Amino acid sequence: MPTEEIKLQHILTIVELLSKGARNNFVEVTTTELGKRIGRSQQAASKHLLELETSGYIERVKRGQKFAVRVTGRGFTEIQNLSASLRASLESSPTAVVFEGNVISGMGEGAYYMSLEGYRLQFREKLGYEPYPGTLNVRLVDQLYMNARRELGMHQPSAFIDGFSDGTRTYGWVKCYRAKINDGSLIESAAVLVLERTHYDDSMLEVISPVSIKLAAGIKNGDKVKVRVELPSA
Amino acid sequence: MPTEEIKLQHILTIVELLSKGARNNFVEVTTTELGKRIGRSQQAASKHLLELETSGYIERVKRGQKFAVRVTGRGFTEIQNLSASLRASLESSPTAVVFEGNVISGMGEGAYYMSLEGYRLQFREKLGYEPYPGTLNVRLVDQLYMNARRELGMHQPSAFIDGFSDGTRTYGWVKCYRAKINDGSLIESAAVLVLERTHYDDSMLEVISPVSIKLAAGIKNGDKVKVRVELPSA
DNA sequence: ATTACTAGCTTCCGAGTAC
DNA sequence: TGTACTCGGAAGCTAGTAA
Repeated sequence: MPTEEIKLQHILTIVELLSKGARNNFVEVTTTELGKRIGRSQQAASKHLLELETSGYIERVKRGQKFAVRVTGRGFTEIQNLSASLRASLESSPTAVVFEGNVISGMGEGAYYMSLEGYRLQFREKLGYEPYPGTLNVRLVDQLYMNARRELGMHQPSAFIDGFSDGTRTYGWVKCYRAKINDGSLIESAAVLVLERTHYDDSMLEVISPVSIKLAAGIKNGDKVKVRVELPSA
Repeated sequence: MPTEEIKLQHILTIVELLSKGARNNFVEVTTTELGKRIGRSQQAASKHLLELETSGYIERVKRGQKFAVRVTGRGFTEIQNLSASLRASLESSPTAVVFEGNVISGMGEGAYYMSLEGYRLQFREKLGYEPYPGTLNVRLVDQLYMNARRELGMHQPSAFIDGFSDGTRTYGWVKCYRAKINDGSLIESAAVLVLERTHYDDSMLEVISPVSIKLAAGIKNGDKVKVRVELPSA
């Protein structure tokens, strides 16, 4: 009984066989069709089957001109193991992303928009509070954080604030992500904002909270802060 | 944004990165260590990272001499898809294995053993009945079924009959698998036996039932029968 | 219609090494 | 220490084709 590891290239082939029900019963398969399904040539499929057979991952029995194929227990276990390790790695994903940056004096712009009634009412309803008028602006200190910042909006937000129109102009949506400032002990219910139409680039993080973060956490402009954004789902 | 498919060889690399937590945050990784973990050389790991980066599956930021690496949403999705298709193929496994063969006249041997008290009492307790004295012997008609027969004992049996000793000699265990004869309408509670010490080869199937299968199903020697063995778990 | 051999091309990998 | 280049060999694939 050969003991060699299964080859990566063979995975798709076994998966295809299993999908055809070739686990406990023999199933007739042609190499042409198999090749098509795995995106390879007929010859490649033929080679796969040969190698899988000599390695003990499948069994074949000649049926006329074709073959009937069955995945052995060994082959099945191999795919199970691989599947398990994929799942494990997917589920080991951390549920938070951490940023570091320096507090800078906000231009007051973000604060102005967030205080509009169209936003304020939604904040109250969806976050449970009206933000302190004055967002905390954090300038990220490393390219690394800016890259992470860029993909932040891809994640499921903890609250989604709809855009609206006041008759004169329209205002974009806002995604809110629950966040902790520094060790999280001084500020409750902070949230990082991702705006549909932002006036900043990826190097900036805007944080809101029911109270003034600077006062409550004793932070002043130029101080370095950690912002830990919690991601609800993967 | 490149649209090429992910390469099979890169899967292990991404999985390793994910296991290191490189989903939402950047993680420092050296190519030497990465190579070791995926069973490849440092150079191979380096190439993987380069290719994964240009394909948009990961992001890297130089941190001194090393790199900090993060798996992008694109890379994550790719592994998710693969994982999903693996799972799907594993779960699509049929729950029964079907045999075809001809009924032959039993030599009475199997029937004799099964009627021993050491077996009979266990059958009553674990199957709920005492088998009709006389097992149905089915000679499999195709290599295909014999191969499947060989691995039958690997599966979880619906009942396990312990071996025993009568002071003179010892008797081996018996694994029972719930089975249906032909369309299953005439025979209830049939079971296929896998014996620790069988006197047949893989071309024979021994079936028991509370009543005489031949009489109840109107089968005579030489008739072709289908035996469908139900597998409780995968 | 099948499977699978051969030849040739491409890709992948490891060793050596530059930086 | 690091990364990643070049180069030679191994492995994988395709096309053509035999059986």
